[in-house]
Amino acid sequence: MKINFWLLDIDREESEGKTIIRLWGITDKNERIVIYDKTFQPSFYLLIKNEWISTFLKKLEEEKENLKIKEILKEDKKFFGRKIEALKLIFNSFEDLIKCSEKLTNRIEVAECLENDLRPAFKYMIEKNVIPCCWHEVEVKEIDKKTVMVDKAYEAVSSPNLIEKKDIPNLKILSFSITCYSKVGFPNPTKDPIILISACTNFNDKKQFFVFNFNDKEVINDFSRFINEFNPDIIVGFNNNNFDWPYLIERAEINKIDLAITRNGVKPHKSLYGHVSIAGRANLDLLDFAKDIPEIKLETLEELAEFLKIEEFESKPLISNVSKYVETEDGKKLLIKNSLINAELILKCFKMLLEFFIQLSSVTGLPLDQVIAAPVGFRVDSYLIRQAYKLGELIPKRKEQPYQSYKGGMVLSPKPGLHKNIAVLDFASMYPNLMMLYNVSPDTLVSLNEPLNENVFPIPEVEHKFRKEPPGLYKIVFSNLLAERKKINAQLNQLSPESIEYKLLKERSKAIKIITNACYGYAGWVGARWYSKEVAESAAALGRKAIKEVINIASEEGLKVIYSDTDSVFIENLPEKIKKLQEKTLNKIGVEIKVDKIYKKIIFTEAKKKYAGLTQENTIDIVGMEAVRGDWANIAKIVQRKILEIMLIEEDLKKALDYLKSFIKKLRKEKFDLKDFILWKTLTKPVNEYEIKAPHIEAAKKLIQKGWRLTTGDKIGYVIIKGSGKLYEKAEPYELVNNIEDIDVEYYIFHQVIPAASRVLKVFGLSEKRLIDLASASSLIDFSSG
DNA sequence: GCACGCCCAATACCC
DNA sequence: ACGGGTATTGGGCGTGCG
Repeated sequence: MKINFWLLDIDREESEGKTIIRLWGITDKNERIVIYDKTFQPSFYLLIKNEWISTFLKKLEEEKENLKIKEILKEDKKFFGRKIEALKLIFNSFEDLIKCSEKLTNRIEVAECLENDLRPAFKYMIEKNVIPCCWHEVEVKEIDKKTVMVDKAYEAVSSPNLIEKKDIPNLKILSFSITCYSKVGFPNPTKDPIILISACTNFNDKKQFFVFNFNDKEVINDFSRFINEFNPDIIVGFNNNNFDWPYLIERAEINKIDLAITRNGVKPHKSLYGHVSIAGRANLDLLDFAKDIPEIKLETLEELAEFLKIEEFESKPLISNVSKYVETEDGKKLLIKNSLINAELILKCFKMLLEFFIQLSSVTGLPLDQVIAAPVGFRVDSYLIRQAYKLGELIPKRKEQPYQSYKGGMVLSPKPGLHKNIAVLDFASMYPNLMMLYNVSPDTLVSLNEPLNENVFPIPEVEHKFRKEPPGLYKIVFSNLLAERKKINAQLNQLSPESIEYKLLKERSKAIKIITNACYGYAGWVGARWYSKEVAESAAALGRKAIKEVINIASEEGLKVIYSDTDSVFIENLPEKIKKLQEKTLNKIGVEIKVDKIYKKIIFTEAKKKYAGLTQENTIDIVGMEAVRGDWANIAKIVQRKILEIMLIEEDLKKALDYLKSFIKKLRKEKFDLKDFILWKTLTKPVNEYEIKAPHIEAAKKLIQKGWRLTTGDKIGYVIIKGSGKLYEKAEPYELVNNIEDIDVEYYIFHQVIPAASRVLKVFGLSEKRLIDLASASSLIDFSSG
């Protein structure tokens, strides 16, 4: 029989010396299914050194049985664009493959083992062109599903075929959040129980499991039972990969509970990219997504909801100490309520992101749960592997290699001051376009000692050259990516923006853009399979040449350049001249430069990468300045924003100064909220590895002492409290501050508010020293009069 | 003894 | 665990001054 299914998850099992691929999906009849594909043959490639090439095959045939090789084939492949003959070794199981490749890797006849580093489920998808989050048709026969939590189980008769069906099945989604109890500090799963779990589903369930007698056995059991009853396709949480699941798993172990919530009836396990994998379902962590969004600074669920513009979500009070709340009935009620708000909010956020996640998965070819957890570099890796395979290329290995830096984009010093009517022009996808034009790719790179001729592109400034033909991997990949986006944009014009097709295509376009823009950085990343310093360096050099050319053309046209950064120029908004500049640029460079934005007014300081502009819609863009930085106190950001607003709209210096003065006065007099003073900094390594003393590190140490478990990537929120000595001695984690009176307001005035205000005001001739004098004087006046 | 300049580590941002 | 370019802060240290 034939069935159509949408691929949700894929993994493998080893059974009787054979690797069997398991495809977990949903059919067009809305059934949850698993398909076992026993037709997959694990394989890897051997490249033989030239001198052994004629004799090695025979030798290997003799050892075939011993090495558990099922079959040996000669194949014509390509490796970095060069035609090459490779031996394909085929096995029954992946285990056999690994053992054999380990034995052969160091043989003198062997130049290289390839593709033995690709995981079977992944290799299967590549070979069979099976794509996650897409529909496939497959010939199957039904088998006993045993205890597997699906509607039906099948064995594949032949391999699945991708079909042109674009919709998404009716997925069952479960969101959840756990609350743990600890008497002091951060909960520790070896001793502190889970007291509360909330779960919501897109079928309108709102379930809560709790006990306040600190025996969490029942809570975990009930939750686990509920998961299996509802049988979700997707489980989603916030920080569930690093908190909820590890905690649940450890508590389950301590309570001797079998946390059998995967579709094949075992417990979740840590997988690739450090995420928690739940076989047959997709376990997703919204924190992974939040970390990819630069606008999201603190990486909290609330911030994510705000970013997604989720309206009227109930805000909950800051609960820093659960133990206090369990003491009273009201406290318990509040905990229960908050927990549900969390689970609901997670579900709401997820519903807005589902289509994007699905497209990211199908574009990159990584399973849904993996793609969300995977760093950008591995998403690109996966995409390139698929494309390279289609071209008959062998997949290079990730190699340990030394890091080499190279020269990047060009940044011009801005002309400080307030400018009016300024246009911002930038190249559309500069690096991808230049790399396509000059066929910049690892497989087209010409070696240094080869002479320059008409068949190669020389790259300015750097010594590299690239063959004009045939198109290299990056050129092919970029052409495909740009072509597909173009096609999508055309399709979008034909669709109603309210339709699901529109939403899906829009999100696909976004996913493609992300991959396109990541490729240049990927090429310069030592961890990349297709790493090439020469490629990245050449792209950067071409970029510098292109933008320099634009600047030249601007001066030819008599357009004053105010500022430029990498692929953009800020110039006077003179439409006729700009049009000319665009034409000349396209002619000379071959890449289009577009008017991205027009500012009615724009303020530049002396510094690069910092400015604030008044848009035509009368909104204010702030770039790089303190007001958009996560590591400045709210009070400083508020003041800077307001002063920018006054100077951009009214250009009233006196008003700005008066505002500053009154704000400082208010700061000294009134009670502000603790959160307005918090300074946030990220730990970039474990606390004990820091060799220096710094405020956020000292604050982190205090938290650790109180039982917090802090790791790399955690955000430390601290405030500066009154006292003497070094700043780091006055840094206190905000969680440990009980009295707002302890805040050292004077520090904030002189080290936060004034510097932030001064950044703007000094452009208008007000020195920081004057502001400091002003604040000091007003302090004296207030002191003497009050 | 300390103000000052200088260098460095650390961090966050821009494109 | 995608790149380089850049600004900025606070710690630490040496220097020169009084």
